[in-house]
Amino acid sequence: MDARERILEAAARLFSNQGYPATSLAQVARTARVSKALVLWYFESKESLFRTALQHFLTPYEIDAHALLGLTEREQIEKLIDDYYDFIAEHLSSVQFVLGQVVRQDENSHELVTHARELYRVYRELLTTILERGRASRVFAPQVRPAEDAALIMAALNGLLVQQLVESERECDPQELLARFKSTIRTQLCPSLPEDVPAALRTDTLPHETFGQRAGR
Amino acid sequence: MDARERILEAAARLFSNQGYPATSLAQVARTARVSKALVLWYFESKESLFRTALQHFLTPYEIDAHALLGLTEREQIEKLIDDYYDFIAEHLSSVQFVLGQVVRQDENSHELVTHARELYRVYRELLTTILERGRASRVFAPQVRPAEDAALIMAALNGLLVQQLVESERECDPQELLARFKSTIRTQLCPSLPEDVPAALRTDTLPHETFGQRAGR
DNA sequence: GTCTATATACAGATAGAC
DNA sequence: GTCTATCTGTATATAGAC
Repeated sequence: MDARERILEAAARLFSNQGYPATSLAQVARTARVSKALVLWYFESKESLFRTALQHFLTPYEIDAHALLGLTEREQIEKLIDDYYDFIAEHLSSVQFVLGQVVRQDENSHELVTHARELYRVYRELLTTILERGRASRVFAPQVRPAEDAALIMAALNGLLVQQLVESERECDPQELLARFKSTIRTQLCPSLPEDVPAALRTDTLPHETFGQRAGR
Repeated sequence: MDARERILEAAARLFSNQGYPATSLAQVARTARVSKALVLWYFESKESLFRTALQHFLTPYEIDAHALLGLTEREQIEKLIDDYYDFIAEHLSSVQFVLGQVVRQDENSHELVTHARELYRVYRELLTTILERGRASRVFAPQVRPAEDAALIMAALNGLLVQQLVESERECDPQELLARFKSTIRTQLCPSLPEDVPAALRTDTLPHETFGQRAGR
């Protein structure tokens, strides 16, 4: 790995752990095992180094909407939830950084914050659309309110993320919470489905599809 | 307001908006309309100023558990949710700051982060207890899982907070989302209650109490 | 208590040798 | 390309006048 690459990697890690103002070029240089001058030979300023390093984070933030084709609305919702969770688990430290920037509304990372917000919006609108379609085709209950419920699902996912970042002692297994969440959503969206309750209690109209195993991922 | 007070207030605002490293004593002094030296006359160092200023944030972070006495479990849950939301609305900028510190796990605010985490834990355990009692007394459905559902409620609340902080263009009214959330919880906890669905569909056992109006706060 | 003046350290950035 | 040496600004912190 050449010097430029090492600098970029060190910068990404340090900026993400400590934030922009708390990270000095000297520290980046030391971490990358080069001189300060070399850092500024490759990148014209601290800020441009920051921006360039952030591209490392932003690149993987994309949604693969095509993978949803051929799934039922309920499966689509669950897939989106799982994808969101997987993405977070895989990029935890950079997600933590981005969230920090978003919460702080750091001026230095305006691009980053805008990008994150945009992605969030797209994700939510995708959820809304699916909820609308599911309700229209009677897969989901008529009480479903697409816009609000999509926002609530996103909120819960983000909340689970924050919880995961915050809780030092793993009091709850996040995987288990996610399963519980999906189960809750399922009951909420499709109240006609038997949950852990005797099926005899319910007599609603049947959904127009059958469901297989509920085993996790 | 005397100089010390002005310094403290300026410090609280600036630290909370810009973070610790990006805020200089000169800026604090300018904002408080005093000299740099005076700041360090009252506070022995930048870090001690930071810590002292943070007490302003931490003070109001308390839970009034006594106010829950005499309410039904369902009302207790809703009251806790409303209180949480009200608190956030009232202290939005400091909550934003604390959340930023928590997410970043800033070393400078270890006390702060610990306090916030502790408060969060207490809040969640309170919810868990109420859910347990409600389930035991058959006010809540037997499917309720106290620990997990308490965590999910907290997650959703925190997610709504993040959403509120993040969304520049108010696409959804947070008040409306909260109402929808409470309504969702209600259906989830007490599936025997008629929601927007014809009561004829349900035949479960009745809760041991009656419910009055559903009007908001 | 509040100030001006100053010490000291370190930041980001440049010059120029190799 | 990579370095050492250095410039310049600004940060925290101190000294001491009033």
